[in-house]
Amino acid sequence: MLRDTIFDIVARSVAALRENGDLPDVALPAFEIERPQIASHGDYATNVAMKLASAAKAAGEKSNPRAIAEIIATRIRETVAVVPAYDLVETVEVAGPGFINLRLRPAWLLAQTGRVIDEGNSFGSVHVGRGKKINLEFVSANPTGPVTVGNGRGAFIGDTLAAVMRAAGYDVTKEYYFNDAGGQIDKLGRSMEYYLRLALGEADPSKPDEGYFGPYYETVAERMIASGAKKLLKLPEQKRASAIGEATAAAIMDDIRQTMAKMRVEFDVFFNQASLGPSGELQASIDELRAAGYIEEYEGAQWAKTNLFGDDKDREGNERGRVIVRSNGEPTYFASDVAYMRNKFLRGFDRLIMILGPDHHGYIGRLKAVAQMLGHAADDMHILIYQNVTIKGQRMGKRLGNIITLDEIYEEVGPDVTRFFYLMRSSDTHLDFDLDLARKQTDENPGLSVQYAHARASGVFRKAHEQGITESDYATADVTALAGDPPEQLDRELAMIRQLLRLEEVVERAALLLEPHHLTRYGMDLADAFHQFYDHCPILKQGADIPLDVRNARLRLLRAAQAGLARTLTLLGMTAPDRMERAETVERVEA
RNA sequence: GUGCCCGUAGCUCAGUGGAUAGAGCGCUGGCCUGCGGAGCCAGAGAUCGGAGGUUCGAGUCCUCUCGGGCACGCCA
Repeated sequence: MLRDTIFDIVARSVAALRENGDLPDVALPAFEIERPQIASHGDYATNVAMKLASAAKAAGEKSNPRAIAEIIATRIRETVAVVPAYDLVETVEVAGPGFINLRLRPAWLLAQTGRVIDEGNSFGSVHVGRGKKINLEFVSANPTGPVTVGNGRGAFIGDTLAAVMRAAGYDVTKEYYFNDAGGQIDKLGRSMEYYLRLALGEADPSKPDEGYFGPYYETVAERMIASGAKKLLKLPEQKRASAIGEATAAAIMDDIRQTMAKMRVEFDVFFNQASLGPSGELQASIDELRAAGYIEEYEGAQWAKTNLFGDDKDREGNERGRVIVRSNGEPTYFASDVAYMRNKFLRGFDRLIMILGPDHHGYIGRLKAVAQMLGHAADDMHILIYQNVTIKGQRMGKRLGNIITLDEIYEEVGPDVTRFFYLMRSSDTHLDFDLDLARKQTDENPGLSVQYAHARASGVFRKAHEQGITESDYATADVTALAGDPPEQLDRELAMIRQLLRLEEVVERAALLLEPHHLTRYGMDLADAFHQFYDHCPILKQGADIPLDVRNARLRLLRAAQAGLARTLTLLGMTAPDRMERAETVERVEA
C-alpha cells in the first residue's frame, strides 16, 4: 500500500540517521504517517520529528522539533534521490511545529492509472487480515416477527463489513442464528392459534393476554392455512402450542430470508438454536464447563461462574454468575449461548464477531466470560453494538404500535439506496433514516450520486464506441502525458487519482476498526472528485478540440475511475449501473 | 442504583492526539443549451453541551457534570 511505502521511506531515513548518531539518542517512539487535512500540505505528513523531540526532552536532552525535522527531511530527500523504488516523492518540506510533508510526483500518480485498471475487481484489496478465520454473526432476529428498520441495521453493517474484511484478506463466514427454541415459540404458537381460528371464521376465538399481535400475523395465518395448518388446531392441547409455534417460526423464517435476499444480504450459514439439544452439544458444553470447575449449584440450580471473568461485577447482590440449568432441570437460554459459541470455536474460527442491537449490550461481559471459560481470550469474542434507527419525521417504537418493516423501506427506495443510507452512519450513532431524501431521484441523493458517477463514465465509453473509438485506441495511452495539462485540468485529474488510491487505506481502516461506514464517505468523496474531473476535463466534447493523446489518456483515467467506483459500489452491496433510469423531471419553464 | 451509546453548522451526521474542524441536505447569490442539467461557481452559517485535567499539541484521552437514547431475569 502507498502509505506503507511512505512509512518505509521515513523509517529508513530515520534509521540511517540514528546509526550515524545524528539524532537524539533515545528509543524511537511510535510515529504516524497521515494524510494532511489541507491539500496544500502535501500528500502525506509525518510527526516523527515531534515525537522524537518529545522523547528527547523527557530524557533530559534539549531538543528542537523543527531542527530535527530539517535533519530528517534532508535525509529523506537524499534517500528518494538514490533509491529507484522511492522515486514517487517529489518534495519534502518541514512545516508548522515540526511536521514533515511529502508530496508525490504528478507523473507517478498518473501512472498509477494502469495499476488500478489492471487490478480491476480486486483493486483496493489489502492483506492485513492474513487469512484469519472470522465468524461474523449478524441479524439473528428471532423468528417471531418480520425484520424491522431497527434490527435490519445489523444486516447492512454485517454484510458490508464482511465484504470489506474479505477485501482486507480475512476469511469470513457470515452466519445467522435462529432462536427457534424455548418459551417464545410456545408463546408464538398461542398467538398464532388465535389468528388461525380468526382466519377460519371462528366466532370470538380466545386471545392470549400476552403474545405477538399485529396485522402481519394475519397474513402469516392466511399463508399457513393455505399450506394446511388447519390440522394443527386438532392436536391435543399440550402439543398444540409448540407445534403451531414451530410452524409459524418456519413461515416467518422464510419471510426473513426473503427480506434479506431482496436487500442482497447473504449468509453462508443459517444456524438453528433448536439443533443444539438433539446434537448433544448443549449437554457437552455444560459438562465441559463443569469439568473446568466453572459450575456450582445453588438452591437447586446450576450456576456458571461468569463473575470470575468480570461479568456482572457491578450487579448488586449476585456473586454467583448466571444460571445455566434451572432448578427444574431445564437448561436456560444462556446454556444455548455457551453451546453455540463452543460450536463456533470447534469449527476453527480464530475470532468471533457478533453484531447486535443496543438492547444487547449486556451480552458483552457475559459472552466474553464464556469465551474465557471455554479457554479462549476475551478478545476472541468481539461484540459490535449498533444504535437504534428511526425514520425522520416519524415517531415510532413498539409501544406506539407502528413498527416499520424493512420490506416497507425496500418498496419505497429499493436495495441500493437503502444500503447506502444505512451505511452512512457510524454504528455507534443513532440512525435517523431520511426517507424523503432517499426517495429523491436526483443528485441530491448521495447514494445515487455515486451510482450516477459510474453511469456517467459508462456513458462516455458508450459515446466513444459510437464514434468508432475502441479500447485498443487508448489501452496503451501514456497517461503521464496529462502532467502537461493546465492546472485547471491537471488538478482535477490528480485529485481523482489520489481519491482512487485512497481506497486501499479506507478498506484497511474499515476492516481493522470494524467500521464499514467509512466506505460510504469514501464513495461520496470519490464521486465528487469524479464529477469535478468530468466537468473540467472534456474528452469527447464537440468543439473542445482535444488532442488525440490527451483524449486517449483521459479515457484511460476514466476507465480507472469507473473501476474504482464499481469496486466501491460492489463492496457496499450496490449495483454499478451503466445508465441511470431517467426520472420524470419537471419540465423547465422557459423564461 | 449500575452499565453501554450519543451530544460538532438551521437539520442529519463525518472527523486517525496534529497544522486553518468537514460532508450531505437546507439557505443566499451568480452561471449555464449538454461528454444525458440528475449540471457548474461562489457565499453565509460552529464558543465541538459545560467545567477541570493529561501534553509540545485535545472535537478526539482522563475525571466530574448537564441533557438525550438503551438496557440491567431460574425470559428468549
